[in-house]
This record gives sequence, C-alpha cells and structure tokens, in this order.
Amino acid sequence: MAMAVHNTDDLIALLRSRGQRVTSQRLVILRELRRRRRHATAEEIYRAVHQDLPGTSTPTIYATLELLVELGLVRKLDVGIGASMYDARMEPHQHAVCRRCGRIEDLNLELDPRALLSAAGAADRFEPRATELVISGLCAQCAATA
Amino acid sequence: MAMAVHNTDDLIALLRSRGQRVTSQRLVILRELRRRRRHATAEEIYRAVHQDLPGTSTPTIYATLELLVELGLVRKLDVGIGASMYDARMEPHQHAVCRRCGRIEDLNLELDPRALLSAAGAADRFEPRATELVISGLCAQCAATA
DNA sequence: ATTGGTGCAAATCCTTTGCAATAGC
DNA sequence: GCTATTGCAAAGGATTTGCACCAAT
Repeated sequence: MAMAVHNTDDLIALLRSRGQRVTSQRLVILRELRRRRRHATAEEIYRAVHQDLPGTSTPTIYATLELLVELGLVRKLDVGIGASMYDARMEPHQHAVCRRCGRIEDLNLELDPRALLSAAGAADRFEPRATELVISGLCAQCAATA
Repeated sequence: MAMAVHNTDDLIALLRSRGQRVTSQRLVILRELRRRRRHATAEEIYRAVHQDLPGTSTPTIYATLELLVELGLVRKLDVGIGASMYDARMEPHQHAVCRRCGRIEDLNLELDPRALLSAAGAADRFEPRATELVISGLCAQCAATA
C-alpha cells in the first residue's frame, strides 16, 4: 500500500542535476507542503517549518517556494486573498473559492490550454505553460446560511 | 455608428437607485477605465485620474474600484503580477499573460461555471458567481525570441 | 576552499484604516 | 443641515533586497 511518508528523492535528484545544493530547509519545506492536504500560504509554511527547523527565515521560505515552483514540484496560486498559496498536489486540478468563508475546494478538472486558446482563436499567438482557473462564489454551507 | 464617448449614465442610475452619491471621482474613474482598451492597475488609474481631478487620493481610487466591481460595472483580476487589475470590458472573456514581457491578451472565451463544476463533480457543493481563467506562458513575440 | 544558501534587518510594494474636512443630497 | 465621501497621513500585510555569515560541495 502507499505510504504516508513524503519522500523528497525527486527534489534531491533535481537539485543535484542542476548543480544546486541540497539543504535541510529545502527538504523540510517540500516535505511540509506534501504532508498537508490543503494549499498553504507562505506564512503557514513558515510557522510549520519552525517546529523542525527553528531560525528559518521568511526570505528562505519565499526563495525556496519559488525554486520548488520552478522545478515543477509545487504550484503557486492566487485565489484573490492577499497572499499567494502553494500547492504540492500536482495532478491536474483547478480551484473554487468561497467568498464568504474563504474555503478553497479542489476541482477535479483537467483543462487543455491549447484547446482553450484554439477556441478563443488565439492558438497561434500564445505558447501556454500553465492554466489556472478559479471559480469564486459560495460554498454549499455559506449558500445555505445566506 | 457606435460612439467613442464613454458615458456613465448607468453608473449614475445605479448609484441613485442605491441611495449612494454621484461624485465626480466615481464618474471620472469609470470613464477612465472605459476609455482604455487595456486593463489597468489601480496605480495607472490613479495617475490618469490626476489629470482630470488633481488631489484624488489612493484610498478613493481603491474604494471606488471596489464599488464599481460590486456594481457589476468592472471586473477585478489577478494575473499573478503583484497588483490587481481592473477591467471595464464586461463581455465574457478570459486572459493570457506572457511570463516574459507581462503582456495580457484577452481570450474570447465564454466559460460556463456550472458546466465546469458539473464536470468536476462539484455541482452541488458550490454556487458560482465568477469564473477567472488565466493561461500563462509566452506570447508569440517572446516565444520567437527565446 | 569555494561560493551558493541562509538569516537578519530593513526596505519596498500594494492596499487599507482613522479621522477631520468637504460636498452631495 | 445631515451624513456619505473624500483627502491626508499613517499603518498594515506580503514579499523582496542587501549584506555578512555559514554550510554543502
């Protein structure tokens, strides 16, 4: 059966292949992101990482998150709250955000950016790399309350 | 033929119907947004409005933009640069952003949020209000250069 | 031994708040 | 005249920068 251990061999291999250093901060931050089921803000990661690695600084958190995104191990997303969120779930999916309670729900939805660009008549004007969809509205709970 | 004059009768009517005041700042800010073809940041609007109405403050810009969004006259969007953008083009469309040069291109694409939620099996868990899609990548020019 | 990464402090950028003054109704 | 809006100054939150130190190679 699948283990709950979130290993970081892929990160280590990627760093080595690029001649970059394998540091405990990098491993701990990725492990923390993988442990969570939910997306996290930089600040949440910062607080969590402090348990394992006190003294870790915000600049390191931000630099590492950016690096993980660049390496394709983490997705950065902006759902309209002030802070960016980071998500280690890499299967294709999109997001729904509740305007009232802030809940973010994953949508199992695989979008084809090239098909979308074609539909828009812009297939030849753009080389897609990432597709981010955010549906905002009310979650069932908040809709019931309102 | 269609006129290039961007009138603000709809805003005036909406404000009156809600018992809110018709101020020159509100009219000028909406007119400025409608005059542009491109989306603008709060700061761009701030600078432009200063020509017509020197002394207009950033808090007023932000409060007014938020009001216009609430009234359904303007769309707010986050394409991943630090600042939010505001767009007075209200026909359904989505956006593509170039990672290199920052260009934002409109995509003539009408997305049905309910259909998307259904496809994701979340139709009963969410009451959609807005749908924002951002495809990021490289515009044709930047792709050619790279 | 090198030099890429880190921590600290401070800076920057975008946006919001508090409150007195002003202008719509 | 009443009170919503405004302007000003200042605060706030997220993220980045500069630079000396540390630790992975």
